[in-house]
Amino acid sequence: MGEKILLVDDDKDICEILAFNLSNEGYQVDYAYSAEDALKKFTPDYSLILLDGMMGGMSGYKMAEQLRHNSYSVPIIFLTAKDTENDMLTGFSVGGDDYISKPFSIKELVARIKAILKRTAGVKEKNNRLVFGDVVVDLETKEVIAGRKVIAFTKTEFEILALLATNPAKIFRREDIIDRVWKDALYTTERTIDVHITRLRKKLGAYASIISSRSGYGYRFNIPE
Amino acid sequence: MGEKILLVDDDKDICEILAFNLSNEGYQVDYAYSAEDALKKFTPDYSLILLDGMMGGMSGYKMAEQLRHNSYSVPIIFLTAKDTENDMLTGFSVGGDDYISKPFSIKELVARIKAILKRTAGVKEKNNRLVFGDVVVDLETKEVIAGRKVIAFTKTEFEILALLATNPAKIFRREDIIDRVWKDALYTTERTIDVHITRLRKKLGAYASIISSRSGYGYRFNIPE
DNA sequence: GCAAATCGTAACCGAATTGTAACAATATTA
DNA sequence: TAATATTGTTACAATTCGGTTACGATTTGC
Repeated sequence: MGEKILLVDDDKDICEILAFNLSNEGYQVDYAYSAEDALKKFTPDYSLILLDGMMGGMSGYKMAEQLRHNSYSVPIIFLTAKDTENDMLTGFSVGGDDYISKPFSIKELVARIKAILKRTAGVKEKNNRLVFGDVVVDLETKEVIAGRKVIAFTKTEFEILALLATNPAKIFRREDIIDRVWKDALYTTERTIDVHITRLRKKLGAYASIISSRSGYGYRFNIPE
Repeated sequence: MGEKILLVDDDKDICEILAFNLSNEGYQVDYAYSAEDALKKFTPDYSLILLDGMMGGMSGYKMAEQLRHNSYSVPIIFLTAKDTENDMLTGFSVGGDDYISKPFSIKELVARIKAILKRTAGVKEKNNRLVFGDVVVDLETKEVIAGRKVIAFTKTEFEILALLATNPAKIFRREDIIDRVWKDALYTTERTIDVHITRLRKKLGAYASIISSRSGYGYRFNIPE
């Protein structure tokens, strides 16, 4: 259930070696041998892209530019044979997050991957998606995806979950939740929240524990792991 | 006024050169010549720390460890003269975000700083957190972390502890504690406080001594060390 | 307009939390 | 050191709190 990584390099040997090693680290790795192919394969649930800067056809830099242009903020680490300062600066200027020149050690690569994933876990993306491991709260489409499956929440349910998720770990008093979800209204019992939480948890199934209660205080959204 | 960067290096020349260049890039740069000094200067509103790994006195790695241990998540870029894989892995393993070996180009450094700040923008450190060495009292999540572990306090327990911790070393009479924790209430025996203190200490385990009593006066929160 | 989905509330139960009393241990004072 | 005051601990009963179910009201979609 590790995070998904998309590996893009026209050198098939490198793809296989990296795929093997990263799988051993617990990542779920898919790969593409060209930028064109990678763009087709890419979906927003990838946590990271390992990208060769120089490839036949569309370059990795071009591909990164395109992704950013489409407002995808998926982290990108450039892997490249060239080691000139200009190449590196190109990598960062098209929105790359890191730049490693070949040959590099697997250990270094893994360390850098971890460092970046640590930062991007649970961070709000440009396209209004809150990502917490297997649980994705999309504020735009008002959808929640938990373990690949879309969960059909009703409006109030979603509003409550979204409120909690935008401030993970913070404890919301029932009072606060009522104020912010029922903006207008005034006479809603605090018990009402409990009921909605129950319904949320039921629909969340195996992920129910992502919402926990603190006796005397209220409810909170737990950052997984 | 750009983001605040804390620069830590025992080489004064490097400090000045970097400070000059980063200021030109629009950052607000403060610097320290030792880890000890840096820990004193650090406040949660710094957006980034540039940290020399090897320094006289406490090492940069040790300092990073300490910050993370106190649950500060400020991004850290290690700058270091050594270029061995082990050093780099140490840097990442203590919670570093990037690792650059000297000599490096200012342009590369700036590119890496920007890449990291892009990721961490808007995830500013929460400031309603009281840190006392190994003991962290988080007023937002109502959690206490003592030596890496989260302690599950009940509401009244937490309220008492938080009250004491917001005025460390100050002695609170039982009467005061009752007034401020039981805002409304009226008939609570002073013995009740004792019982709650006992429960607090039991849960604090090895850190129980952080709360001490002054016979005849009341209780206080001790600043460790 | 009708049927289905959604919502809010009341009522219940079990579990967690809480306050108190009784007593033991420790500190303070003379 | 003895007498006294203060603090620590335990057990238990009262209370509060959270989860759940059921049900009527309201909204939504067709």
